[in-house]
Amino acid sequence: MHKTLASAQIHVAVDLMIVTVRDGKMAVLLSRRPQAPCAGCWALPGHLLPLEESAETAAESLLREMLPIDGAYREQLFTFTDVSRDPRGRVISIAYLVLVPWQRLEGCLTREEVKLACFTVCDDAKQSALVGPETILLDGPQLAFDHGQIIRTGIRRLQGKISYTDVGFHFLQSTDAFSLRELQMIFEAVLGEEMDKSNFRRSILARYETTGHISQTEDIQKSGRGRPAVLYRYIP
Amino acid sequence: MHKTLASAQIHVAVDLMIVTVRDGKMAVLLSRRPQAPCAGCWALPGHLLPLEESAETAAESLLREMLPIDGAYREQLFTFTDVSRDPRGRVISIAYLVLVPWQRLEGCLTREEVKLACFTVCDDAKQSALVGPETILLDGPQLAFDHGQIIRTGIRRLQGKISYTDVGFHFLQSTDAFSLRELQMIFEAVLGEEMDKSNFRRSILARYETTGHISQTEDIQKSGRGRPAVLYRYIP
DNA sequence: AATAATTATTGTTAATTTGACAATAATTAT
DNA sequence: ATAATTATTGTCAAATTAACAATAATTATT
Repeated sequence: MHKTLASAQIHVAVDLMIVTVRDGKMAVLLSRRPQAPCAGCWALPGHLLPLEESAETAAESLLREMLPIDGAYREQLFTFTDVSRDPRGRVISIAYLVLVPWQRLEGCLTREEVKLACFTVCDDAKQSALVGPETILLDGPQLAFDHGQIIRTGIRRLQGKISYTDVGFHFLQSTDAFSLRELQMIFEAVLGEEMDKSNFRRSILARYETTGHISQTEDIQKSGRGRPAVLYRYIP
Repeated sequence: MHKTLASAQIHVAVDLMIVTVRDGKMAVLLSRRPQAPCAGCWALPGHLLPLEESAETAAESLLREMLPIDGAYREQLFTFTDVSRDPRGRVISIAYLVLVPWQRLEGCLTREEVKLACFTVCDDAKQSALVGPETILLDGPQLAFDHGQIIRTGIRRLQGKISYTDVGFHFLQSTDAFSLRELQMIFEAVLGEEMDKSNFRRSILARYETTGHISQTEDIQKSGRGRPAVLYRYIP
């Protein structure tokens, strides 16, 4: 057992699963652990819950400390409490799901390159895996603690919620100017399946435009081949 | 600050929201707190998480210790971590949702009458309230700690899941012999709205009978006026 | 015994939603 | 100019939903 933790009490950690959509795939932010336990393994960012902070604010400040990002969508994911999930002693983890547009995350990663790496989540025949510079199985030994289980839980949560909530919108680079194609690529990345363009447009507009949560802007998309797309604005 | 808790650490509690459906209404199991803090208030059953148990098994053994009920459906609800949720010090609560058929709960309550009371959840113009011998508002001072918030979270969880999962079946007196009307009354109690008999039957059978999760039994309902109902069996 | 009342079950029909595709429009690349 | 590309609109049958109506099997009442 590790020396830095008192052994006769339960320690509470807050871990973040920071998710983005890059290149048509979900991606999770991980950092390589420099020391034992699990030295060299990839881990979700986290730290012990301060005595005078709620998990909610602790997650918020941990996020701010890691990335200069404000107002990212965040929700409590699950609390992991297996007795032997941490070899140092009894540590439970309150995991939070954080959604960040790739374009905002991208800039941050180059600055702390050494500690951060970003991997793509694939849905490889029900066996989710992380690939990047290396390939890492979610239930393999290269992920620290039970972080593979946390990630799987987060993926399921996102997949379950994207069709009937607005979580997908939080991956948009700008909620003030996005194309329906951009939103569709987010849905496809999260669900891991292609969707019909026409039907997707219809269901999104039926759900959000008629209720006033989405409206067309004057602008159209500049770059790219083909007919330029109308840009929309999302109003929560 | 209370003396029984060390002040320089975070304590972890496991609380149970034991829900049933009685008389067409949801009901939550509460016990009156005998001592401070919140003496005399109604509270969800709970205790501190033992060092050597996961929250999952702690919830299970706490349940068994309170009620002689085996195999009740249970899921982690949410972890409540507000800094000042407990006046004794820093206590976070991992709340679990437990679903029990009223007929099984009924017998247990008489035996520990002093400590347990069962209240009905009403949906009174968006202001949920508990009524029974007394009337208690969910956000009033008669509920201990943040237990009103926990209950509200549990109600929302149930309402959100009942239409697309099988949680409703766990309120059935017997999953081996139930009528569709009995199941419908559970749905109506959880959702707080009446449903069309014919359409309810159709949607349930379409979802569960065609997939083999529900099948007709040879039996029919004995008691009651009117045409006796066919009894079904639920196979998870 | 006959009739009413009650509850379960089945049936009907229009409206809406969904799924799969085709057609058209506006742009860039050749 | 023409092809290729992408966005947008349109179509149409199938499936689902919502709101009711009708029938069936039982108990309660006269």
